[in-house]
Amino acid sequence: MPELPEAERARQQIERALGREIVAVDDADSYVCRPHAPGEIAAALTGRRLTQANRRGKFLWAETDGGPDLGLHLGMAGRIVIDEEPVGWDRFALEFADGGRLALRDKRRLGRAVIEPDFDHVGPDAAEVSRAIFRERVGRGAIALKARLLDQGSISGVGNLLADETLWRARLSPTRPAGTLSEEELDHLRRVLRAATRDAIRKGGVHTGTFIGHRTRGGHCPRCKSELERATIGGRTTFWCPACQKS
DNA sequence: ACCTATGTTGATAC
DNA sequence: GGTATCAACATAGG
Repeated sequence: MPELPEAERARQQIERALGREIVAVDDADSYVCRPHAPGEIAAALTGRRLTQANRRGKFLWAETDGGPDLGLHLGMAGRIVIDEEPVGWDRFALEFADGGRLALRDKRRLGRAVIEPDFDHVGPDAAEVSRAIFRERVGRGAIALKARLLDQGSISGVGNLLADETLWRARLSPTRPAGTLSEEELDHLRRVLRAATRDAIRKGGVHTGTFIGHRTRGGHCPRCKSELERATIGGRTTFWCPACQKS
């Protein structure tokens, strides 16, 4: 269930694999490794070492010593495991000269592994973006505010749960047209988003949010006890408090 | 048993 | 161009 906080933990896992020589690559899953044909990633990475682990939003990539970057995405259910015995749903793996390995473990097969990942369409990281850039990229258009937060091309890293948690904390309705927010509201939203993201990283994931446990049919606002509203916004199930989230 | 789902991409439509 | 919807992936949980 990865959003930005889970992706950050995965990045830290990749760091444990830095500096080790890659002696074999399992890139046989042509769906997870699309558009690469089986063997392409292996040919590009065998004999190399990972030198640095990076992240923007939910997108991960590792640099190599002279070879292409390796891009990884956890999809909806993936995680990165280091030095664990293989299981049937390891969709991509690197094997190292020291006998260890790095695997993308993902039952649902929604993760990705590619070489030379392209991040042109990925916006700045939600926890790092400056106030000016945030105002400019988020506070425009007629699209619902929540749909804008979920758009990884505008800012990256916010998933469905983090979006609901952040909007509840910021007391802003997910249905609000993004372009109607004042500069003050946008600045406040950015501060709340950074705080919610930091909390989630520290506590170990987005499911630890205050609001998240109340996201259920018939659930009530933990602040004012009003019954929550439920709708599909930005293609995802959305819960919010109609009484204290300003529309 | 049936319905829903935390993510991304690409296709399609207005 | 901006916005909206859907299918695809395979499994888990209510």
